[in-house]
Amino acid sequence: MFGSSGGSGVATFESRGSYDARINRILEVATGVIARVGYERASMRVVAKAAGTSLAGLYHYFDSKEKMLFLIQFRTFNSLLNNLKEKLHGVEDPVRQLEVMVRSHMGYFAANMAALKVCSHELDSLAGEAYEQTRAIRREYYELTRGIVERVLDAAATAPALDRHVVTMSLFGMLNWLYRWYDPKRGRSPAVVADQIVSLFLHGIGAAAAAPAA
Amino acid sequence: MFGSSGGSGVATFESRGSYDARINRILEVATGVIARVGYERASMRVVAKAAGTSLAGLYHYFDSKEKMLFLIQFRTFNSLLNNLKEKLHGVEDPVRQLEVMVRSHMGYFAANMAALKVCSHELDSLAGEAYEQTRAIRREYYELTRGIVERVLDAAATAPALDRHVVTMSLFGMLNWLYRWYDPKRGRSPAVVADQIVSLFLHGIGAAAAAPAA
DNA sequence: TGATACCGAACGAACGTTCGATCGGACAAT
DNA sequence: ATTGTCCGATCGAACGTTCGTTCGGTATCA
Repeated sequence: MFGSSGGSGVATFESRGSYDARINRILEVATGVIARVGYERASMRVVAKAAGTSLAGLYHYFDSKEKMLFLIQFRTFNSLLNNLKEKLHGVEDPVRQLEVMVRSHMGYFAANMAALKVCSHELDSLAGEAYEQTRAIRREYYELTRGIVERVLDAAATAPALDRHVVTMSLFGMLNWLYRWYDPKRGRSPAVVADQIVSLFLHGIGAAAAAPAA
Repeated sequence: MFGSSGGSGVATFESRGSYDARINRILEVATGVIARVGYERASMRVVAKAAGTSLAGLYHYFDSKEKMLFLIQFRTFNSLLNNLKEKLHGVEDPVRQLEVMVRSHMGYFAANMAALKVCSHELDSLAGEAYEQTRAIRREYYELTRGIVERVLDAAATAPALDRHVVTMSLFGMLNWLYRWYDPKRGRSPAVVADQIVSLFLHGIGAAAAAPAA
């Protein structure tokens, strides 16, 4: 689906051969532009200029602007998911799994802020087949996380019956909103923020239980 | 800043006179269109058609498309903020204030989903003066909420030192992400979801404390 | 008589996309 | 070693569409 380098033989996913190196570079630049001004405002002319290509030259690598966005999102979600699966390997305790999930997500976010912003903010900019395909990966990421949340929830003597979907989505809300306010260069390090989110999610703000008012 | 109805005398903020009634209706329709397809894709022609006006007729009410978006956001943030201030009146206990804040936000969200979606998703579509003005109201809403969070935090014997900004933004993350997944017609009622978010924020998922792995 | 509400038609700009041509290296035939 | 041929990579220029906005005009009503 991805490869087909120039030259003779096999081409790995990574930038082997000049074709893959070039398309990776263009996607990287395009990701930055889209993250900065949004998908609709990111014209192909601006992307071309930023990537050091001509306008028509872009269409040698993508059928259309939408396919370009699709590639960005698909690759990013794929990396995110595989990254999580890998780090989850061998971790059994549900609470530990949750820690791994949040830290992994946060780490990927800090290292690829533009890409994750595009993935969080530009979800509905795809349609049809492209939309369905990214949706499928997102779903997988969601199910994986939800499983962890459920196991933590089951192991805990949680007083109020929390809706698992609400809880999982609240966790994603905290994580997916990061791109709106978090700046790794200002404020705390990604690792610290990740730990704080884990702590908040597990134990809350730590308030005394509230009884109904008189 | 808003009023200036036709006719002779005063005009309240609400739809007194046919001018205010008309502009309110148009803004309402425009909000729906923008929420559905996004600001950039929402052409003035489509908004005009949906509002039962001609394209040129829209410009009798707005200087530009951007001003239209500004009005939508400014009014919505204003209502949201005033609504919260009002409901907070007379409530002293920090934990109670937090409950009021989340329930108030959730209630407003459920009653005005399109408007809040536009406010959450289209934050960067404004520029210059219009952007600064909406930013100022958002800041006020943030400060109000952060004050509550800090008071709850101070009153609690919270084990890990939580960063107040991180915690407040995580709360906003949960709330502002709602438009991505929550459907009042499916799943639990707004009141129940609000209570679950409050519970999650105050006490977390309710897990046993995790010690460092061996 | 004049202001308000509204409209059809057009303008200029920007957009995504396409087309035809050129350049340069790989490779088989001479 | 030279030639001829092909193909991937790249480009300038253009096409058709859609966009936000403007302009001149027409009803309506105080």
